[in-house]
Amino acid sequence: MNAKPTPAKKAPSTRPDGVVTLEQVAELAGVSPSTVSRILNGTAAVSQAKKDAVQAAIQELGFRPNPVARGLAGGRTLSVGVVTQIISSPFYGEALLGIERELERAGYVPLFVSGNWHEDDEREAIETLLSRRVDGVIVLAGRIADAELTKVSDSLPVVVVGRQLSGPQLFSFSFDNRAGARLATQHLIEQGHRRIAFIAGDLMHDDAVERQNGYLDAHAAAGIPVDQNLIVQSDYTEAGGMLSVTRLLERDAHFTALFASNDQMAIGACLGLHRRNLRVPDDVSLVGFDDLIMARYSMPPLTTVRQSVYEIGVEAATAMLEMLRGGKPRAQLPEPELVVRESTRRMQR
Amino acid sequence: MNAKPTPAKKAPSTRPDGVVTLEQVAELAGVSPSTVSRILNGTAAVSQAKKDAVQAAIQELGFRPNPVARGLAGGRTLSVGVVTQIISSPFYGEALLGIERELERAGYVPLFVSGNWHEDDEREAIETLLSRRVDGVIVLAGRIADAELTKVSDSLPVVVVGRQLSGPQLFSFSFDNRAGARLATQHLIEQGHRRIAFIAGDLMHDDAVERQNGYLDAHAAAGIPVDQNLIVQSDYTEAGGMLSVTRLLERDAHFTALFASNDQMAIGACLGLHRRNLRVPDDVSLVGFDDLIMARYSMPPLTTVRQSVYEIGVEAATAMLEMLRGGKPRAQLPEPELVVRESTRRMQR
DNA sequence: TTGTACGCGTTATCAT
DNA sequence: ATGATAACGCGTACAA
Repeated sequence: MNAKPTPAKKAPSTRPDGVVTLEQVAELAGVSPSTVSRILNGTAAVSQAKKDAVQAAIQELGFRPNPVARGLAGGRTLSVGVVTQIISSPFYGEALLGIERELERAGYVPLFVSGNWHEDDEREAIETLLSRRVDGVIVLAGRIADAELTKVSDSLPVVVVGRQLSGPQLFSFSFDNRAGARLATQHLIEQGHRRIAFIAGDLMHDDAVERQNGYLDAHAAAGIPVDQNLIVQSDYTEAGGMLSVTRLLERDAHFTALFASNDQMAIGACLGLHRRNLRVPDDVSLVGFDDLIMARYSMPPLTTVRQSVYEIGVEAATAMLEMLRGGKPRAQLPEPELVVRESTRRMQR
Repeated sequence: MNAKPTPAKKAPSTRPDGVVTLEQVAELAGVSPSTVSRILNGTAAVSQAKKDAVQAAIQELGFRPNPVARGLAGGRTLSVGVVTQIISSPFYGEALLGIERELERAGYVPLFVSGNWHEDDEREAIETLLSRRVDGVIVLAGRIADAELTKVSDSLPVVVVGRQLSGPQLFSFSFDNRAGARLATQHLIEQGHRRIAFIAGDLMHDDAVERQNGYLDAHAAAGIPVDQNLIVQSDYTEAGGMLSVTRLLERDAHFTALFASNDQMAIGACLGLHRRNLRVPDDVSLVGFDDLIMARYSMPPLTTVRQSVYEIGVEAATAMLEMLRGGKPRAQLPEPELVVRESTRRMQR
């Protein structure tokens, strides 16, 4: 596909295909290729005269450096891998957007691969990224063992969102899920609710555990005993939320409020309640978590805990760029915040 | 970053870093690098004995070919670029998932870049992809001129979703938006509705135009005149749908049904109606388009036109793979289908 | 400050 | 069928 039929010795002045190489730029500018490279990368000081000549040549030829060649030669691909769980999820979607936007500003490109909530897939995803020689890896939650991530960080900067890990090339940060869940639960308690059902996420994940802890915290602080019958575990999906309502009702666990630990489950739960002729918020107050766009447009608009997923994506990317630059990243995440909409109301008696 | 301090002449038996190269595999298997390459790519016939030896060596060393080097040498990167509009959109999210899954099966990796509904961004996105030497480009809708896409297809296979284009290396297919919209409108007409409002998408895009045409078609077929006052143009977002309701109401355009040309706008419209104390479906029947997951969980569950966005993604990827293989792709898209849920009802009088 | 020469890991061409 | 060898486009240690 390459290697032209006629192995011309030396004459890259113009090529049959439209590809413009650094070498051509050098030739046109009357300098050596290395000089062009230096100017491109700011690797060393170059006289202004040559700088101008090269810039002019680049313009004239419309030269664009080839990242593939750069990757081979320099060991950098200007790409960072992102391990997400399901690219189609509204939650991850927003995070990915933040990552993409932020990376772009620095000339980096994200490589998204899905872990599908499956440890093996995740491992495979990371393998793919490594073999693609990404310059760094951002991991969003996930099932893979901490130790494995740490090991990956031996050879690459790694940013992990939603865990507590650290190392020379490993940076992680979490949203304060516990505080957020506490906020949500407190709100319901303040509204007079005493029997508050809780739909947990997959407790394999820290954030799900933390949200549950926040729920428990608030009860403890208010001196309200927790009825285990009011807690069901689910999977952060709409279908899961809906199913959870059924399970709760089958248990005959009476409740006047429901805290679903993410918006998707809350939406699903809302439909589930509706099917049983329970109205939100008249019969049951409902709170979600995440403040996805859907929360604003659900019926009724959902009270939820605001966590700017987009912002989290931006922060992750920023941290990665900082590590790539050789610096120490720090994450500045906004505090959790309760957004009161119309799915909750003071308990009627 | 590379070029070791000691430019050892020839001894790649083991390297300081964990990187395993094709050369090492060759050495261990007692064959030449070319032979290993041939086995990897099936480029030429190789004796079974050597095949086995090489496979064994690959296993033992845990060798993974370097796509970057492959890209430089072979001109293929085993990656295909995908121009999407907003990666975070629930609509595009599903399509991307389909693309990813399908490409993965063939060892390809998608490179997602956002066009942000902006012609310049889109052009830039394509530039990025080209410079990254992707093997092909999939374009989802978008603003960029047909001519530009055609030009891109001179050097690369291109698959375009949502337009009618063709060329030697250019393949496009569309969902039958017009038929789908006709279906939706017919449904409302059959329910006795005569004043059906319509929220169009951005008419810069074919699919939006087609959906509007379907709406008009159905009216024509039923001999119902169309009141231009019942049509507003919007932007496929929830916020846009909500705003459209306001505009419709301000016009004093009385209507008993509303067809929003995508689910997101329908959801927004639903909230907008609610704000004005109009109930769905009691006061206004509502139909969406796309059948995103949110349609199933909205309140009330939304009647909509099913178009499997995931499936579209899969089809696009399949077509791309076929072109990459040198074949002629064909798209087999399912017919539009109306999914009747609970947001529509026979008009009461 | 600048140029030369080599290497990055693989594929493809040309002999054998 | 198999092995040398030369690219692919760029970065960089080294020499100048």
